[in-house]
Amino acid sequence: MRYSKDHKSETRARIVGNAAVRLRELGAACIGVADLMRDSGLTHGGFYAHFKSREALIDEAFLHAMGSVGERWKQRADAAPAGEELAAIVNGYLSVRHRDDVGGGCMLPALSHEVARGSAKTRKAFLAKLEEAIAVVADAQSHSMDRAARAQAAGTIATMVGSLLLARAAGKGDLSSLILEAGRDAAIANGASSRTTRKRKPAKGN
Amino acid sequence: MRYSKDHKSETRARIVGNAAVRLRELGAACIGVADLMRDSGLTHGGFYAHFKSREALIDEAFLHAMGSVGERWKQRADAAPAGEELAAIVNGYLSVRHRDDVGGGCMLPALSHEVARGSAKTRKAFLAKLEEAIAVVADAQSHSMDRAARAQAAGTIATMVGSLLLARAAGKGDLSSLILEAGRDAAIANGASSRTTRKRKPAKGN
DNA sequence: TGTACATCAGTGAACGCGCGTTCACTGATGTAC
DNA sequence: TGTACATCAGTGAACGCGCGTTCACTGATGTAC
Repeated sequence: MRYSKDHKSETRARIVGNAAVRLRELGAACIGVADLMRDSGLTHGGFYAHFKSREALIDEAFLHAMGSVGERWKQRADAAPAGEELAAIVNGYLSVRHRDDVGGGCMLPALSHEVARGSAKTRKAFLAKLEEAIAVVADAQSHSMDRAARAQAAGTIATMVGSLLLARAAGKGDLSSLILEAGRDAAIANGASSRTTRKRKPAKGN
Repeated sequence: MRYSKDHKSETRARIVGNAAVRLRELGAACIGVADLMRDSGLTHGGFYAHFKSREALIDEAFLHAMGSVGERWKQRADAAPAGEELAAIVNGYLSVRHRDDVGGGCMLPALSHEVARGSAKTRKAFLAKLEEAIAVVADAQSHSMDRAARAQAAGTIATMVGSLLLARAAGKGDLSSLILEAGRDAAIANGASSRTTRKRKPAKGN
């Protein structure tokens, strides 16, 4: 054969990987077959030797883009000193580097809005990844998996995702930095707070 | 004249309003001239009597969609009993009703991701609206506007936005409810916390 | 009051471009003998 | 070892459809006289 044994599957993986980046950056509607193939170093005609249709590629790109939400966090937590697991996750997540890497970054701020109108398969996969992420954070912040611990983890993740999303939308100026900083504080504080103290006690004064 | 004095400007406003809904629901790339005009009760040809181009309409739809982030919150806060301002904002925001109304709901979860690659004008308008929203929340939770108060408000808003975004992506089941509930708790707790207690104290134990 | 004309929001056919998709072909390599 | 053929990832021209855009036209009303 002209090519190495798994040359074709490598090409296919490269196309899917590129599509996943574009998906996070621009959304599914902005993925064009010709553009994508050009970026992958090929011509558009070859696309259909790898995928049944553009739609099939998009589905696969979604699954690929959702790949490693919880994993990265788990690695960061495992590498952190005891008691610093959550801070390690949050500080890595709400960093300038991650803010500026939409295509290679977390799928949650990039795909959450779009996933709601994706295929059933996509939505199901998203749910599983989100549950996985919640489990990782619940473990990092309280070594527990009961409903309260999962809820607390969900709140922490929501703060992380919302902060990254807003920091990106705010550009790269002061406001963006303020949001990242505030998000780190809020997420870590939420994760550190005991569950009993977190009840409706609205702000007042100073 | 065949039509009332400001019939044309009303038609134009209707088109922009419909575009803003579609923008929040589906994103700019999914707005088609013909579809939009059909939804507005017109035929596609009339579009160019109102707008220079599709692009010009999109720009205007962005501005319109960003209209009232802080205002709604301010109204809710003003209507709430003293000390309950933040809770009123958060509970209204993280409700099932708002979760299920993407097209008519807050622009922050819907447009933040896309706004980063919009026109300079769009980005500038977004920044202004976000600052306005931060001001409203800072006032509701601490009657203050210094950097710390704004940062705290940014954290609260990030939690609200992230929770709504994830709750929508999670569908309408148990996980979605859990996220809404956790988001309400986390946002209100963040707004209620004194600034001095919110420093890096990662979770541990129980 | 009646008639002819101007106005103008909206219509719908038509155009051209881009994009998804198809398909006959290429050309480098492996295999048969 | 050399020659003919099979394989198959990738090429690039071509097709058709949809979408943004244009434009001549419609038809209801206001205005001039």
